[in-house]
Amino acid sequence: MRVTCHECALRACGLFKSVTAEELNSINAIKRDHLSAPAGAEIVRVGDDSPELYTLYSGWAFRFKTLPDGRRQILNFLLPGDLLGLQAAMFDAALHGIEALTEVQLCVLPRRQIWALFGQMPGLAFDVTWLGAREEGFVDENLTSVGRRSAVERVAALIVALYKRAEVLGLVADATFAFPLTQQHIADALGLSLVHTNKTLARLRRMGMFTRANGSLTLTNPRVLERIAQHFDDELPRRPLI
Amino acid sequence: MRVTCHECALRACGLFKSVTAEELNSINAIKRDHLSAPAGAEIVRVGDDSPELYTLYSGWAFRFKTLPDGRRQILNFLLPGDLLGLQAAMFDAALHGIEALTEVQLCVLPRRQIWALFGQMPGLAFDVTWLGAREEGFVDENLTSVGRRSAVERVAALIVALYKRAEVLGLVADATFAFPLTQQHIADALGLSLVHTNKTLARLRRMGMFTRANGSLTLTNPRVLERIAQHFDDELPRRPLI
DNA sequence: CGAAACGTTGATATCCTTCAACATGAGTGG
DNA sequence: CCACTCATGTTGAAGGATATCAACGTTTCG
Repeated sequence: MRVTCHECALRACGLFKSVTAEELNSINAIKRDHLSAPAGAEIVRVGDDSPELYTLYSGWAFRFKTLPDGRRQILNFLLPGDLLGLQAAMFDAALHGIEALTEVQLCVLPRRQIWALFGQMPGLAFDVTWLGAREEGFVDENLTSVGRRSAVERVAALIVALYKRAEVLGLVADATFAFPLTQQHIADALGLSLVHTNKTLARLRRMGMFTRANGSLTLTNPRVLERIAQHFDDELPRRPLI
Repeated sequence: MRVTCHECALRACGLFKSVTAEELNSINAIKRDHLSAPAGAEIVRVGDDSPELYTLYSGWAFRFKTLPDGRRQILNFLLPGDLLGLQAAMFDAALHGIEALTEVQLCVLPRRQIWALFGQMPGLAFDVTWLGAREEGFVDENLTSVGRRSAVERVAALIVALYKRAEVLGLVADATFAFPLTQQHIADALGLSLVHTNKTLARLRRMGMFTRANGSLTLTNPRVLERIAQHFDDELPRRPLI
C-alpha cells in the first residue's frame, strides 16, 4: 500500500505552496520509499556519509549534538512536514544526529535526484530553501531562549512554541495536544539540568499554566504562559538607551 | 567605479562552485548595487518588511535577537562570502536584526529576481540553499556551546571557530587575525554576563592561549585551546592562575 | 581636556547544578 | 500474581558556576 504524493496528507494542510499536477508527478516519481521507524530510532547518525533527504510524514523527531563526554544538546524538534537531513545532504556528512521521538513515517527523497529537479522545478528549490530558513529560525529562537532567558521563561517559551506548531498542523483540540517529550528531552533542549527542569515544570504546573495526562499536554492559561515566555513577536523590541 | 561579479574577490577564494561565464553574466546583470556601511550600522532591522538579499563582500557583521526588556542574543557572526537576510527575504519580514561590526561592503541582490534566477540557474539555487544550511550549522554549534559548555569552553570554542573561518578566507597571518568583537559582543553571543566574560577571557589569556593587540587576536596555543573548546579537560588547571 | 566607550577587578548574591533518596508505572519472567 | 528491573518523575539539601553590584582604569576622540 504505497502512499503517493498525490494523496499526501501534508499537502492538505496548505503547508506547501500549490504545485501543478506535472510538478506533483515529478516529485512522486523520485520519491523512493515511504518507511517507518519506531520511537527512539536513529534516523541520521553523526558522521553518516551517504545520507538521504527525508520528509517527516508523521510523528515527532529531534536533531541533536553530543559532546565527547556525553553532554547532549537538542537543537530543535521536528514535526510533520519538516525536512530531515538537509544539512547532511548538503555536506555529504551529518554533523548532528536525528532521533525519532515517536513512531515516525518518512518519505525518502534521493538527494541526487532532488538537486536534478531543482533545474526543472524552481518552485521545489524555493520550498527546500524556505524549509531550511524556517528551521534556522527555530534554532535561532531556541538559542535566544538558552542564552538569554531564565529557566521558567525557557520552559514556557518551548511549550508555547511547540503548541503553536502543533496547532498549525491541526494536532490541537481543546487546547490539548500529544506531547511525547520526556523531562530529559526538555532539559537537553533548554540547556538545563534534569532536576531543575523538573522543578521548573512543577512550578508552572502549580501556577495553573498546564496539565499533563497520558502523553498529552493541555494549556490551561495560554495568555499568561505566553507572557512568561517573553515573546518578541508581540512588540518591536528595543535596547535600553541607558 | 562599479565592481562587477567577474572581478569579485570572493570567487577567487574558491568559496563558490565554479560557474559558467553565462551564469556569471546573469548574476552580474541583477546585482543592483555595491554599497558600504560603517561599523555599527543596522543592515537589517527587525520587522523590516521589504528586505533585500545581500552578500557580504568585506567586513564583519552579526545577526541578533532582542527580548522586550533589552536582553540581546547574538545568533552568529557573518564574514565575507556569507549571505545576509535570507530568512528575511523568505518570510517577507525580518525576525532578527543584522548589524555591521566593522565597515562592510555589500552586494545587493533584489530578491524577486533571485527567485526568478532559480529557474535558469539551478546551480545558484543550490548555492543559496548550501549557504543557508551552512549558516544553520554555525547556529547549531553555538547553541551547543551555550546550552552545554562551561564559560571557558564557550569562549575557547568561539575563538577557535572564528579563527578557522578567518583562516579559510585568507585573513590569518602568523596565527593572527583582525578581531573586531568587544567583550559585550562575546558575552551576548555566548549567553554570559559581561563581567564573567571578561574574567573568563583573562583566565584564558593568563593560561597563554592568546594575546590581543590593536584589534587583532593571536592564538599562542591553538592545540590546547582547541582541546579546551571541545571539552574542558580536568587535567588542565582549573583554579585561578594568579 | 572632558566625555564616552570599553575593559578590569573584588565582593556579594542567586540561579542552577549536583548529590542522594524515594516514588511511580510499565514490562518481564518466574 | 508477585518480584524484579528499568525508565521516568519528584523532592530536599548543599555546593558551585555565573550574575549582579560597584568602583576604578584605559583608550579614543571631538
